[in-house]
Amino acid sequence: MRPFRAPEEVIRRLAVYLRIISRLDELDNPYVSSKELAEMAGVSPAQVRKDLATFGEFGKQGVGYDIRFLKDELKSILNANCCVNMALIGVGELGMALGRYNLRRREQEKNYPFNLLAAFDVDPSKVGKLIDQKLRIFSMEELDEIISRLGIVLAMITVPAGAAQEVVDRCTAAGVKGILNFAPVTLKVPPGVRLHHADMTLELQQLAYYL
Amino acid sequence: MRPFRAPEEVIRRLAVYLRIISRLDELDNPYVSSKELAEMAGVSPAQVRKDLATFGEFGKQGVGYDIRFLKDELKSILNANCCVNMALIGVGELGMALGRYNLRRREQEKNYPFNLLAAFDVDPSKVGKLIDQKLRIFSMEELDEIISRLGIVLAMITVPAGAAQEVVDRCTAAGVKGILNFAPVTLKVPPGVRLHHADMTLELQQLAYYL
DNA sequence: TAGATTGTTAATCGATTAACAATC
DNA sequence: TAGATTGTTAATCGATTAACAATC
Repeated sequence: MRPFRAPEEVIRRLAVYLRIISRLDELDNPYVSSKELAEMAGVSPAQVRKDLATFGEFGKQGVGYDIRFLKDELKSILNANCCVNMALIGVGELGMALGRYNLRRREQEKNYPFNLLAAFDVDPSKVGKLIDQKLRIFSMEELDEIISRLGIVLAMITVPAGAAQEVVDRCTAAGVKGILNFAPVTLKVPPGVRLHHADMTLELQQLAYYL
Repeated sequence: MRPFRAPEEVIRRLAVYLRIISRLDELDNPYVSSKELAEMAGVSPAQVRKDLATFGEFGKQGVGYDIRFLKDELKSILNANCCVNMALIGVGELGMALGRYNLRRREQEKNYPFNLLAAFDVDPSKVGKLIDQKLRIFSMEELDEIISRLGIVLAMITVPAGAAQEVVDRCTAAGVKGILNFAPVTLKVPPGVRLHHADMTLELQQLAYYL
C-alpha cells in the first residue's frame, strides 16, 4: 500500500494509449512499438516509453510491446477491469443526454467499466421515472442513503451552477471519491476526493483566445 | 499582430477569474485583491498576480484590482467582448443537448459571446429542421459553403468517433480555427488550428485511477 | 505616514526531450 | 549475429512558489 499517485498528465495519456491499443487487432501484429503508439496518440516515442516506465517494464527490447499484455496492464493500472459505480446528479437536458450515452455504451461495449446505477433530481415530476427503462431517478432527499447503499464512488454533476457546491458536499459526505463537474463554477472538495471539470464554456473561451 | 501566445494553463485560469469577477458586485466593493481572487479560484495569490502580469499591470499596490476594469481587460484578452461564430457538427442526443444549452445561454446571458449559427447532420430526416425554432440543421454536403459564408471559426464536434477525423478535415479546410471535440478519438489538425477535447470517458477513466 | 498589496525577480519544482547502453 | 527498440539517465525546458522592493 503505497500512497504513490502518478501525475494526471501521465494518467490521461495512459487512458489514450489504452483506447488506441484496444482498437488494434493483435492478430494482425501482436506487437506495437513506442514509435507507432506515439504516432497514433500524437505524442513523442520517448514520452510513451517514459509514461509506461512509470508503472513497470512492459516491453521487449528490439520488439516493442505485446498488445494483449499491455492492454491488460493498462486496464489494471487504470482500474478499468472492474466495475465503477456511478451516479448522475441533475437530470436536465444535458444530464439526460449524458446518462443515456453512458447506458448505451455500457450495453454495447463489453468491458465498459462505468456502471450508472442511480440518477437524482429536485423536480418531483421526474422522481420515480426511469431513464431508458433502466435508470431510476431518485429525489435529492434519498441521495445520501442510495449512494452509501449502492457503493457509488463517482458522481457526474449536471445541476445548475448555484446548486453544485451543496450537491458536491453531500456526495462526498456519503462516500463519493471522484466527481466530474459539468457546471460552470469553481468547487471545493475535501482531501482525498478528486474533482475534474468538463466545462464546455471554459473550453470555448480558451479556444476563442487563440483565434 | 502578436505572435505571442500565452500558455494554455494561464488562459484557462484567466477564464476562471473572469467568471468569478463577473459574479462579484462591484458596488459592494469596487476592488478585489489577489488573495481574495485566489481563494475563490482555488489557486495561490502569487499565481493570480503572475497570471495577470502576463498581460499587463492591472492592479494598484496596497489596494488590489478594480473589478470593472479587470473584467473589461480579461474580456478583451480572451476575445470575450465580441461575437464568436460557431457550428455544431452532429445532432445526436448529445449534440442536441449541447446545442440547446448554448442557445439558451446566448439568450439569457447578456454578453455571452458564443453564437451558434449552424448545425449539421448526415441524417436526411433531420436536415432542414430547426432546433428550438432558431438553429437550422444543414446536410453535411453544405458544410464547406455554410462555414465559409457565415464566417464560422469554432466547431463543436459531436459525431461518432469514426467520422470525426473527416469532419475535422473539412471544417479546417473551410476556415475553422478552433475545435471542441466530444468524440472519444485522437485527432490531427493542421498547424494554426487549435483542438480541445471534452471527452467524458477519458475524464472518468482518470477519476477511476485515483479511487 | 503606516499598512496593505502589487509586480517582479530568484529559487524551486516537475515534466518533457534527447541520447544511449542494454538487450531482445 | 545484426538490427531494432526498450528502459533509463542526464539535459532541457517551463511552470509554480516564495520573497521582497516598489508604491498606492
